[in-house]
Amino acid sequence: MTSEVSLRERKKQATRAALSHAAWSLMIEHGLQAVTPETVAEAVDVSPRTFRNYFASREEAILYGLVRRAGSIADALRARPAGEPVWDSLIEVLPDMVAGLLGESRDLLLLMHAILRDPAMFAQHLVAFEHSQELFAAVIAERTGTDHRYDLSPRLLAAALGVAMRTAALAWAQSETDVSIADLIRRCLMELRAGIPLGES
Amino acid sequence: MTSEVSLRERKKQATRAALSHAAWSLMIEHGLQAVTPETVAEAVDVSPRTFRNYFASREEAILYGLVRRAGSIADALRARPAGEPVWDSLIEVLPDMVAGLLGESRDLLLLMHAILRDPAMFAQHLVAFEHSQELFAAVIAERTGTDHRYDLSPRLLAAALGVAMRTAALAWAQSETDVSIADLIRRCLMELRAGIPLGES
DNA sequence: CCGCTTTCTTTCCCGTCCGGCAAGTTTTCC
DNA sequence: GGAAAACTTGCCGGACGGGAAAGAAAGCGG
Repeated sequence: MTSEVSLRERKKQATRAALSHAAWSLMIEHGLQAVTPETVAEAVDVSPRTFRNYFASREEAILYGLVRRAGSIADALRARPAGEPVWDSLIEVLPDMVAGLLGESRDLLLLMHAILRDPAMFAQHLVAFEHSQELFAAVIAERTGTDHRYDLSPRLLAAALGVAMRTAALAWAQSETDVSIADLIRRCLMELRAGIPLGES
Repeated sequence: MTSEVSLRERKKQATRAALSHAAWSLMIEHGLQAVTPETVAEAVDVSPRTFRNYFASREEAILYGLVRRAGSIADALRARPAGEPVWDSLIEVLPDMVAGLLGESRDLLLLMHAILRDPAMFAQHLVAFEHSQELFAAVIAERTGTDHRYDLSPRLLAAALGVAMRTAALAWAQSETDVSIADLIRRCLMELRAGIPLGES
C-alpha cells in the first residue's frame, strides 16, 4: 500500500526533485553562473553525469519545479465543482494559487531577471510554459467534454493562460509599484475573457 | 537615394539573409541534420566562423526568415486605415498574409515536423514568435495610442496573436483534412476576440 | 586618387559541453 | 538466491563557442 509505484520509481522522482531543488537554490543564492552540472550534482551527492541523465541542461533543472507546480494547479482545477464554468474556475483558482506557489517575491524577481538576461533561460522558460499548457489543456478538455487533441478551443484557452501568466509576470517584474502578482494575473485573465477589448478612441 | 543605409550595412543584411535562406533550403531539401555551420557557410561561400558571427545556432538561422516576415506583417498593419478597430485589422490582415508568406504548404509541414521533433528547434521557434510579438505589440500600441512598455493590453493582445498562429499551425499540421491555414488562423482570432467562449454543457 | 581609420571576415586555437559506451551497483522478479 | 533489468558512474571523443590577431573591405578626410 505504501508503494503504488516501485521503489525504483520513487527514488528517481526523489533524485529529480532534489536536483531541481538544488539547482533552484543555487541560482537564488549564488546566481545563474553558479549553477553547473558539477555544483548541482555535488549538492545532491550524485555524479555530474547523473545530473545530465536527468536534465538536458541546467535551465531545465532550474525550471522543472515550475512545471511540477503547474501540475498541482491543474489538479486544483479538477477539484472545482463540476458545473462551474471553466472561465470562472480559472479566475478563481489561478491568481492566488500561482502567487502562493511562487513563494518569496524576491525569489521570483531573481528568476525573472535571470530569464530576461540569459537567452538560454529565456528559451527554456518558454518551453516550460508550453509543457504546463499541455497539462491545462487536458484539464480544460476534461471539463468541457472536448478532446484537446482535436479541438481548437481547449488548446487556445490553455495557451492563453500561459500568455496571461507570462505577461503578468513580466509586467510585475518591470513595474516599480508593488501591485500583487495575483491581481495582475486576474486582470489579464479578465481581459482575455472579455476578448481583449482595446479602449480605442 | 539608392542607399539610405550604408553599403556595409546592406552587405551585412544580404549576408544574413543569404545565410538564413541557405539554412532554410538545406533543411527543406536534406533535413535538419544536414544544417550545420559548415554546410550553410559553404552554400553562401563564407567561413563557418562568419556564420556564427551572424547566428548563435542553426535553429536561429533557419527561423530568422519567419521573424523578418512577421516584420512585414506588422508593416501591413500599420498601413491599414487609421480609424479601423485593431481587431478588425488583425482579422483582415493576418490570416491571408501569414498563409501567403509561408509559401509551399509542403515546406511548412516539414518545418512543423522539425519543430515538433527537435527540442532545440521547438525552443527556438518559441523564441522567434516571442520576438515577432514585440513587433506586433509595438504596432498595436501605436494604433491604440498606448505604450506597450507600460500598458498590459497591447502586450496581451500581441501575445494572443502569437498563440493564435501557433495553435493554428499546430492544428493544421496535425489535421488529416486539408483545411487552409488561413481559415484556422481566422477561427483562432475570432475565438480570441469573443473571449474564447467554451460551449459548455 | 590616396592613405588612415574603422569594421568585418577569416584562420587558428583552446577550453567547455554533450552524450555514447561499458563497467559497476542496485532493484526487481521469479 | 540468482538471473535480468534498470540506474549510476567514469571515461572519452567529437562538436561547439568564442577569443585573438592577421587580412580584406568600406568609409572618410584630404
